Amino acid sequence: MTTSIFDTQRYDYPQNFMEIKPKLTRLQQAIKKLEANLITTDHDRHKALLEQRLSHGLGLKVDYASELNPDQLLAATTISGKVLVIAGAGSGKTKTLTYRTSYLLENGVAPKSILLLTFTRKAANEIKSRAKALLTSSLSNGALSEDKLPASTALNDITSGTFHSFCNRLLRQYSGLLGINPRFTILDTGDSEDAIDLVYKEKKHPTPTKNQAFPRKRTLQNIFSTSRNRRIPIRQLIEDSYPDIAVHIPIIEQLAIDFHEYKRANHLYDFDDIISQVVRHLKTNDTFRQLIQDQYRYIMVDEYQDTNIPQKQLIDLICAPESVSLMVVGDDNQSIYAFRGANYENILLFGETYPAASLIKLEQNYRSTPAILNYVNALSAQITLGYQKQLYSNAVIVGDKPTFSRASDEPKEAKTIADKIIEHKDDYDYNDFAVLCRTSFQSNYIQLEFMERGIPFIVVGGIKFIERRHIKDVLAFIKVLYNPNDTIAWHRILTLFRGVGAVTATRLTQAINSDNNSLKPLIAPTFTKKSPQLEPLYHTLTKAAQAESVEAVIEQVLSFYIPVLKLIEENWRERSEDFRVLKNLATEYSSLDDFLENLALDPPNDSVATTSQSDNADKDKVTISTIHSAKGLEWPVVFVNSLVDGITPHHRSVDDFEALEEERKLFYVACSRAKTKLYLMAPDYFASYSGYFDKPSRFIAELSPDEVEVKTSKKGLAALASEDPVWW
DNA sequence: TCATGGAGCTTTTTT
DNA sequence: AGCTCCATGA
Repeated sequence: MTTSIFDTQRYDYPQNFMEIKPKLTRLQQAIKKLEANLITTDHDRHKALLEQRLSHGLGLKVDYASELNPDQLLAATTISGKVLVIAGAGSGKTKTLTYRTSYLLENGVAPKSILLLTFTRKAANEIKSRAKALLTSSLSNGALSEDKLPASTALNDITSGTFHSFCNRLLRQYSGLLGINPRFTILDTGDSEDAIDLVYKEKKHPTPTKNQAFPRKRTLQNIFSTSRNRRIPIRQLIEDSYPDIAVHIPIIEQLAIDFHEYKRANHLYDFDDIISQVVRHLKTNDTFRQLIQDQYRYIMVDEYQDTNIPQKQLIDLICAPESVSLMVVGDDNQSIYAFRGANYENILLFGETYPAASLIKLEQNYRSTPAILNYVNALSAQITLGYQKQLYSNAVIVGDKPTFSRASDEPKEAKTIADKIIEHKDDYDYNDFAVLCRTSFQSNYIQLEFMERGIPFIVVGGIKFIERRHIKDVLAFIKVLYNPNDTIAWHRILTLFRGVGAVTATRLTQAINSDNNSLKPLIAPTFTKKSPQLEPLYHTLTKAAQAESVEAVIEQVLSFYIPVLKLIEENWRERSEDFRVLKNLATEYSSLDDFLENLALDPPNDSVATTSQSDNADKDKVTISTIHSAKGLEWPVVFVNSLVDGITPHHRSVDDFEALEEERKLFYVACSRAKTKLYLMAPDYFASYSGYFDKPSRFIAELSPDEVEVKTSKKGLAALASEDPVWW
C-alpha cells in the first residue's frame, strides 16, 4: 500500500460495483485466456520463428528487423491467424501497421485482398502513404528487381478507410445484389433528427398530451442510435436511462419502426444504417457474404477499443472463415468513447470471440520521459480491468516528475498556465504546448487569458463547417438533385420560404415524388400561390441539373440561395464567406455523389479556419483542446486543468463503476500525451449550475507522491490581496 | 403559418 | 445565464 497524497476517504465508491461484478469476472477470464497466448520475442521459439520469417526472403526490400523493435517486428510479420495487438500510448502503432502493410505486399499478398479499417480517413491515409514511401524509397535504393508491381500501384488497390466509408462503398457497389437503390443519400445526425420529427408529425397521435412531455427529437435520435449501437432494446434503454419518459415507450418503439421504414422508402441512410445494413445483408445474403469473405483475406483494424457492437459484428462476419487473417490493434486503456456507443468489451473479449487468437504487446514507449511514464504506469495500474502492461522507455534522461498544483480559481489557473508558457518560451515553441480540458467550456478562461497575454492559440473542436445552417441549406439543394426522394432535404429547402411551413412542404414533396420525381409541382398553381419563390426555385433546380461541374451546380444554387439567406439571417454577408470554402471543396470532385459522400463521411475538420488569412498566419500556436480530441496526439509540454473531483471525473460519471473507469482512462489519455513536462492543475473550487466542487480529483489523490510532485504553494489571503491593485 | 413565452437542458464527439 | 426546442393561440 502506498501512502496517498490526500485523504481518499472522502471519495465515494460507485454503488453498482456488485451488480456488474459477474460481467467483470467474465471479462477477466477472457483476458486471462488471451494472456496465455501472448507471444513475445523472449521466447526462443518465437525468436527462431522471426529469423525464419526474415531469412526466407532475403529479397525483401525493407529492412524490417533493423527498423522495428522486436515486438513491433513480431506484429508486422505475423500475417496469419487472429491477432490482438495491444499498442500502448506512444508505442509506434502507426509505424507498425505501416510496416505490416508493406510486409504483406512484399510477401506477395494481393493488395485487393487487404482491408484496413480505421476511425478517421486521415489515419488510413497516413498508413497507406507511409507504406508507399517505405516501398518506393527502398525500391529506389536499387535493392531489388522490378518483378513485382510498382509499390504505388499496389497500395492504391488496398481497400482502406473508415468503417462508414467502407460500408458505404459496399452498399453502392453491390446495390444490385442487395436489391437497393445505389443513389441513396446519407443523413448526418442533424438530418436524422429532422427525419424523426417529420415521421412523428406525419402520423396522427391519438393522445398528444400525457402528464409527461414527449421527448425531443434529439433525445429520440440518441435513444435510437444507442439502442442500435449497444444492442439494448428500446424499452430497457428507456427504463434504465430515461425513466421519466417510460409512459411513451410504446409510441417510441413504433416510431423506431416507422422511422426505419421511412428511410428505406426514401433511400436515406443514417450513419448507423450504413454499418447495420451491411451487417444485416452479410447475415442474410449468402452470396454477398461469400463474395466479401472471398475478397478480403487480410483485415487490419485500428483503434479496436473504440468499436461498437455492429462494427464488431461486421468484422466477425468477414473474418469468420479460419483462413482469413485478422489483426486488431488498440489500447484498452484508451477506450473513452462509450458515450457514443463504443464497447470496451470488444477488445477484452477478443480471446473469447477467437479462442485460437494470439496476443502481442507493444510496450516500449517512444514519447514520454521515464518520469512521466512512471506516473502514467501508476495510473494504468489503477484501472481495474485490462491486459497487463508496463510501458518502458530506453531514454537516459529521467526528466521532471509531473507536478500537481492548485490555484485559487479558474482565472488564476489560466494565469498560471500562461505564466508557465512564457517561462518556458526560450526552450519551446508555442506549438510545443497543449492545454487539455475535460469539457470544452473550460477552455474559455484559458482563451481569455491567452488573448490578453498575446499568446497565439488554436482551439480544437467547436461547430463543424458542415453543420452550419447555411452550408446545410446549400447542400440540401444538391441532395435533391442527386436523390429527389430525399424528403429531408426538400423539407429543409421549402421551409426556407415565408408562407411555406411543414404542412405545405410535406404536400409538395409528396406531389413531386408521386409525379415520378418531376419538378413540375413546384410551378403548379396550388403551390405557387403559397410563395413567390417556388417558381424561381424550379428554374434554379432545372438549370443546376444541367450544370457541368459540382462547382457550377453550387454557383447556380447560390445565385438563388443568397437572396433568400439575406431575408432570414442578418449576418448573411459573414456567412457567405463560407461559400468560397464550399466551392473550393467542390473543385476536388467530379460528381455530385462523390462530393456528397465525402462531405458526409469525411467532413473537413477545421471549422472555417481554412479561409485565406488564417491560412498563412504562422502556425506556431498553443493547442487548446478537450482530452477526447487529443487522443493520438502528443506535445512536449502538456497542461491538464480543472482536476477537481466532479469535473475530472465528471460528476455524472461517479456513481457508475464503468463510467468512472472510463473517466480514469480519460485522465490516462490526457497524461500520456506529454513528452517532457506534465502540469496537472486544479482550482480551489469550481462552481456552476451543476454543483460546487472543491476536492482534488480522486485520480490524483489515489497515487503515491513518488510519481507526482505536489506543489503546495497556497498563499494566505493577505498575500493574495497584496497582488491586487490598491484602488480595487 | 408565425410569433411568443416558457420549459428544460447544459460531458465528452465521429461517422 | 443562455440557448434551443416546443406548444400554444392568433
